[in-house]
Amino acid sequence: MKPTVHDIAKSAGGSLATVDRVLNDRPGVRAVTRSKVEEAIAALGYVRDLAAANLAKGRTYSFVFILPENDNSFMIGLHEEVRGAIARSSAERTHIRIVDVPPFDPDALVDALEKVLAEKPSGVAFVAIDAPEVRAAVGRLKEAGIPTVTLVSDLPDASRDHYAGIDNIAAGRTAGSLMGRFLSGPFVGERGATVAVLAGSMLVRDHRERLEGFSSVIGESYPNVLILPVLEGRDDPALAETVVADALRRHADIAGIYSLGAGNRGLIRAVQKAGMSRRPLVIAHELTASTRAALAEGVIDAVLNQDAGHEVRSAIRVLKAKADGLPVIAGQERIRIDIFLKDNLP
Amino acid sequence: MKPTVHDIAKSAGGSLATVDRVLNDRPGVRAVTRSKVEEAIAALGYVRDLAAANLAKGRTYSFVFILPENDNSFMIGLHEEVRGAIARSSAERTHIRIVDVPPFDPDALVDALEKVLAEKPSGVAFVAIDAPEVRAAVGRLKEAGIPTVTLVSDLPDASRDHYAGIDNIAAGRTAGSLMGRFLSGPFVGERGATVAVLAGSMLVRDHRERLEGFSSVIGESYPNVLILPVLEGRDDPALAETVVADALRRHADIAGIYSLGAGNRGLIRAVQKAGMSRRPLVIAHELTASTRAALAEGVIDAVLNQDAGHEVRSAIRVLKAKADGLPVIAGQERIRIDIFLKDNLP
DNA sequence: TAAATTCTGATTTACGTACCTCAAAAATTG
DNA sequence: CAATTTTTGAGGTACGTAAATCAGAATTTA
Repeated sequence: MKPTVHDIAKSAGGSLATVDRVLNDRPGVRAVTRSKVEEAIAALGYVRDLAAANLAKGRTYSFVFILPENDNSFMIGLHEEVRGAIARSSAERTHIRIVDVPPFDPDALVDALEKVLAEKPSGVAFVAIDAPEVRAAVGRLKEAGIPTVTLVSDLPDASRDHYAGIDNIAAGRTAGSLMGRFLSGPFVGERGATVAVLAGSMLVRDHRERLEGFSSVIGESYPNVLILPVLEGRDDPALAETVVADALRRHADIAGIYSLGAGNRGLIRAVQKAGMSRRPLVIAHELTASTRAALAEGVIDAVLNQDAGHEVRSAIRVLKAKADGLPVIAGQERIRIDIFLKDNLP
Repeated sequence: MKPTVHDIAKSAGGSLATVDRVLNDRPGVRAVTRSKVEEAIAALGYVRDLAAANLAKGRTYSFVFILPENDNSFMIGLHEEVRGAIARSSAERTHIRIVDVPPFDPDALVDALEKVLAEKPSGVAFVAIDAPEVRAAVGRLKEAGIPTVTLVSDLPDASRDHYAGIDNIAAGRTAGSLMGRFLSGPFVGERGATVAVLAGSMLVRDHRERLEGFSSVIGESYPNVLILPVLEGRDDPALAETVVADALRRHADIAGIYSLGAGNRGLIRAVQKAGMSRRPLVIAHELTASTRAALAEGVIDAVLNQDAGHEVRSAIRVLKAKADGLPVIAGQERIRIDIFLKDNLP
């Protein structure tokens, strides 16, 4: 049988109250007694029953998710996953709230973080924007003892406790590697191939990192592939369509497109409308209804995906662990880069 | 505040005892009273506090993992992951036990299942062997009301409650697709390319399914890629080295190798020793120390992987849910096929 | 209508921990 | 040594649910 507080009390020859004082770090225990109790704890292999402890404490977790109100499928999906978690959370004495903020707006994010800080929740998850003022706001949350988790886009070297998202440099490198290998042969000849990159905004770190990874692999391993200046579509389908269509018009020789942000609906439309003799090789991020259809049709060749559901559940697990001061299982919280080809669509 | 049993009792104008009878499906409640209580439950949005309920019940979960005592890296890793889960389980009123069985031995597996059945655990996870007697044993577990989960290798159409493993047909298709695309250009010319497949044994279901997926994609989309007769390495590094070396000697034109089983150490050695002018494209399964090193060196081009840790944790989550009669979050329990290139190694 | 049966309510104990109070014991101080 | 402070023990209540008992009420049956 699992040992209980009563068992350690008996084993240590002390009383329940003393054991409780030791366990919960309350004052009024001599060092000798304390160590005697601690020995008994170690000897019996006692582990506090968290469920019972939380019940006794009447503990409830209150988490806030700050999400950009973006109009792309990925962010909509992310919202949905958080809502799903909210629906399930009632059974787990956990209350989760969503706070919407305008996308790509550091000041709005800081505002939201400040307001959330005032409520003193048990934890905060947010899609980071890489800006000094955001960093400062996160620092204030840390000072207040509120665990923070960045979601999808990170804020490294800041005081955030965890990042629930993919390694974007690795994602970019993977895209570069696939692009280089897929292009080799059919496109890259003596004079090389030209590749366009469509991003949302160079303000967010995930997009910068993907570009960095992509460029470095191309530079290292595929020197005769030329990367055109980055197109910014602000993760907006309409704008993405415009800039891609424009690029395709100006560069008839584009052999590949790497879409490292969102707004792929527009990219797909632009590629379809261009009606090129030889369709460019397209690698995009995030498996959505439109990218999935495009993959099946052959308009997109590969999709790199991050599972929003996993990210949300991981963020909640980590926030809960941090709130309880428990360690996280690193392997469980690593968010993987899914690679989808038309043959392994789930 | 979250409503409790007391609140529904008050709201329904009944007593706590009656509410308890309704909630736990105990007899002695008239239909009228029952529905009154159920209305109150719905109206207040009551959800039973599982932690408190389990505490009151003194419920402990006892799970058994039946694992083959195989000495390949993947199975060793699987063992380790279960041991890790055991180490963590003390905090979660869960007791997990490992039962080792000889590999590829249906009778031994059936024996183990029978012995486990006698103990009446709360759930059983096992690496299935596709045989009628195993199917029958699983049926007896189901009759006894013990939830079962197949791990890594499935037993389809049986009475198992869940499969915690990858879709092996999709894995084979993915390998085929990567092989086809990577080969296009540098290798596949007018006269096509030749590809070898190394399996453990065609008697194992996973291997059969992977081959099936691989062959069908090649057949559908890459008609000028020729697949040589399957080489059987029995998941043994030494034998794998022999058969691969032999194949490379006899077919100088081998442009690609798909290793869909274990024993990759031998495959790697054979490829390295062959010293071909143009190294074949190699796609293998399971990220281990040796495949990781080969990937980094460029001896292997892609590795398809299943995360043993995820499989184990998923199996435990599902067993727990089944034991409590709760639904599982499908998205969370889908085991993904990881694709690793040298650029996205974790 | 009386008797038997089925419901229902009130109350209690338990699960393992947290947290509180009060008194007694031990250690420290003057 | 007495007075003071610190430490310890004993006991209780609470968290939300499960499970049990028992008496009384309502219903059904004879």
